[in-house]
Amino acid sequence: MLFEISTTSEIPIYKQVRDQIVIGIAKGQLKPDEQLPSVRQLADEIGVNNMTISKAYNQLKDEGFLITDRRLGTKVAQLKPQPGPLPPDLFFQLTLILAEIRLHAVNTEQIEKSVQQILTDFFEE
Amino acid sequence: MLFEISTTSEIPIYKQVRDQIVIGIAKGQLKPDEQLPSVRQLADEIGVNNMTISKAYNQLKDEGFLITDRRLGTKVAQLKPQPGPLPPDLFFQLTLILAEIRLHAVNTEQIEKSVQQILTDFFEE
Amino acid sequence: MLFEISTTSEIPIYKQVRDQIVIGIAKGQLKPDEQLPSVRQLADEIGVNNMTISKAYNQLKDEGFLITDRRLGTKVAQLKPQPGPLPPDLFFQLTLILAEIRLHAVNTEQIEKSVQQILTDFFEE
Amino acid sequence: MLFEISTTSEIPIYKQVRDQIVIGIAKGQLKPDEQLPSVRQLADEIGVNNMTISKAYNQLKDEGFLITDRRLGTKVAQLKPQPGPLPPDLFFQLTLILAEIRLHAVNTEQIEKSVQQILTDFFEE
DNA sequence: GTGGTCTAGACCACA
DNA sequence: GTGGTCTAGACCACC
Repeated sequence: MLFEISTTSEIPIYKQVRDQIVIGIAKGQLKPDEQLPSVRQLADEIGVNNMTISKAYNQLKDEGFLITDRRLGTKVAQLKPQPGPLPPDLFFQLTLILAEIRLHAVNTEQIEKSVQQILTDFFEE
Repeated sequence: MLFEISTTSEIPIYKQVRDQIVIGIAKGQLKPDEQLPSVRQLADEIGVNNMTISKAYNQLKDEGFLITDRRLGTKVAQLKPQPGPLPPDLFFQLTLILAEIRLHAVNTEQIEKSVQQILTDFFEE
Repeated sequence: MLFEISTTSEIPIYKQVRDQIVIGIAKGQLKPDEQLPSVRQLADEIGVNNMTISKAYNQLKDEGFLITDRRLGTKVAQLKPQPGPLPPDLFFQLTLILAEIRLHAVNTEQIEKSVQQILTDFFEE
Repeated sequence: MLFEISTTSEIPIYKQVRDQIVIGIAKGQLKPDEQLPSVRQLADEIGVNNMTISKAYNQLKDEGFLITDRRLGTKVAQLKPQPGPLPPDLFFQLTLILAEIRLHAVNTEQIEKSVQQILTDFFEE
């Protein structure tokens, strides 16, 4: 998996790494139980501080998307289906980004088309 | 329009204000040419400093969502339809949030339903 | 002479009026001794407060570009040739605007061409 | 690079700082990728508040003249050549300042000489 | 170390 | 009335 990191972006580097792993899992480029590169390895590859990668991995573990296996290092966790509706903060964030898109005068149909385009790129269960 | 601000959130207050105005416009609670409360008024109402509100308004002006009329104060701008596809950063953000939702094992149909639910809440042109 | 005023611009209205009169004189649309509309007349025409026009006229008088004639109202002053080099603040402002243009990666030739284009639009003595 | 700031001028301090950096870049005193003093450092040096410098830097970032690298601080951006003619507002500002100079009865040749003098002071690509 | 955010209160310019 | 600017000092996030 390739990472594209910008050190000049206003988005913290650790979050860029975390975000790209999230998208990688959603797209099936990273599969459950698949092993990730070690902190040092990835830090070298991207050219950032170990702490930065460590922080990204830790957040992903907290979120339940990664797990640490004593023998194998860090790997992708199994999806745990969440009962009920979307967590409120995800729902809010989705509302916000859709609102921003709407304010660029993109109409509803176009937005739905973009959403479907993105979703078809994701893995099937 | 009501504002719900958390001073303990890690999200800067000025951004919370800015986000809620964006959603307010998208939902039609704030209509083009409608006047917003003055910087001082809103700052008092929410209980924050003038500069915090000022920063939120300024960002919204930079983004083209608000306009300040020297005679009348600050009001909602007209939408300017943007030709072409979604700006890449909005598309990326949309991808990211959909990926996060997908990782909660929500299936595609449920996601599309949520999107439609949000979109029907927005104003019609 | 026509005025184009924006009440939503970040530039104060009185300055927009003042600036357009300056350009009008430079282009010869307003000639020495020519009478300007009265404060009230212009204020009505543009749709702004009398005070705003008054402030513009007063600044122009202070700068020596307009003079008040008791019988005829406000009219355009004669140019008074200034000995020596440019006043330092005008030189600085010229430097600044040329720097901004340069920073848009416009090359020297193009800038000189624009300057000549503007200058040929001005009146000849 | 030296800054000359007047705290009594009617021009906001943050704008004086911003303007001098723009001119500094145009003159080649500040070169692409060159690092600027930190917000605190410059604020101390000039004797103003951090936020004042921060505002100047932020505006320059918005304008694309500076870039903040999370690892290295703030540096001068690469020039991005803009295709096409001058942006209308820059053209208007250039017209205005030339008109003001013309109204001081400076003749066309003298103005062109000043412009060339300023331009030769700028960096060569 | 870096920049980002925020406060409480002040003064100014504009209309 | 409106928004814009500024201070002095604080705390936080990031690297």
